[in-house]
Amino acid sequence: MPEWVCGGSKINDDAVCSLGRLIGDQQKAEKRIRELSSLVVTIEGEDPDGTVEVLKAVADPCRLRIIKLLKEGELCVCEIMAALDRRQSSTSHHLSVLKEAGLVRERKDGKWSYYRIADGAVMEMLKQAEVLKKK
Amino acid sequence: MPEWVCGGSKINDDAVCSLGRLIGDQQKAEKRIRELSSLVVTIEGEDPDGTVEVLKAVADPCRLRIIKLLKEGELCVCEIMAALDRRQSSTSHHLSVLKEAGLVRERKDGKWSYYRIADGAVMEMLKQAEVLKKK
DNA sequence: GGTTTATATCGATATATATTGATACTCTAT
DNA sequence: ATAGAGTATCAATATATATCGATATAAACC
Repeated sequence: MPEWVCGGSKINDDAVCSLGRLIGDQQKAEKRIRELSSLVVTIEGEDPDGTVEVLKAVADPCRLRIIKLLKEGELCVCEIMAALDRRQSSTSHHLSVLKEAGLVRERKDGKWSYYRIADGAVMEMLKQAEVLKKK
Repeated sequence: MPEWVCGGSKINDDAVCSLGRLIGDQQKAEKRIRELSSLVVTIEGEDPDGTVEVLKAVADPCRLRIIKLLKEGELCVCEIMAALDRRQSSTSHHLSVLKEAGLVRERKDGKWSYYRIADGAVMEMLKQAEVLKKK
């Protein structure tokens, strides 16, 4: 028979209950969940959504290709557009996402805009992603 | 007056034309675009979409939090669910995305499933993303 | 000035993906 | 076997985002 009543409405309560059965001790289960919750508080303090913005920026087929193109050096919008065979508005949109996320920098020269990779960490990040790719 | 006719329908042709005006030499512009196109061919050979899958897996608020939780060590689904206050089906979905992408590994023990980070490269990748975060 | 050109932005649509509730699967214990 | 529990999967919906065409902005040239 069930040792402890689990009538809570919150998701947490269900989990405490499950964990109680797993560990065989509800007290310890509650303590464990409290620890995890405070760990989440710590994580929240580290601005995870800022990190998500950076990751989302490269986590797109088109934008990843742009970054890989820029490895060679600065390119103007029309070059990127041609290389990827994407329309101008689409290319421009992707570049602005990358710029917003701080992955690339823009340099204006007259009518032309040139883009380049903002920081070495960008390629380092990709290197790690590629390590994970095929495992 | 325009030195070269640009009536092509492909995106590439427009770009060659623009670039020709920028460089002041259409021949060189065509060569440049050809070089970039072959660079793209090289990039395609590197399985960029595999890399995108890895990046997409972490580029989500919920999944990033899961990874950060797992930094402490192995957790079972009910613990993750409680910590993030997400429903079971949602939590399970995110874990399967992370597993598919090779970022976490699963260990089954009876009814329980435990997840852990698959490779040190995961945290290294995040570290680089965090470097880029606030610039 | 007006025109052309390079890029950015906008509104509409299409596509992808997160979430939810329900159901299925699987293990354990009775 | 049957029931209960932990997890996975499914179908429907909601939300986010990529793409497209059109337009706006801004610079260069006549």
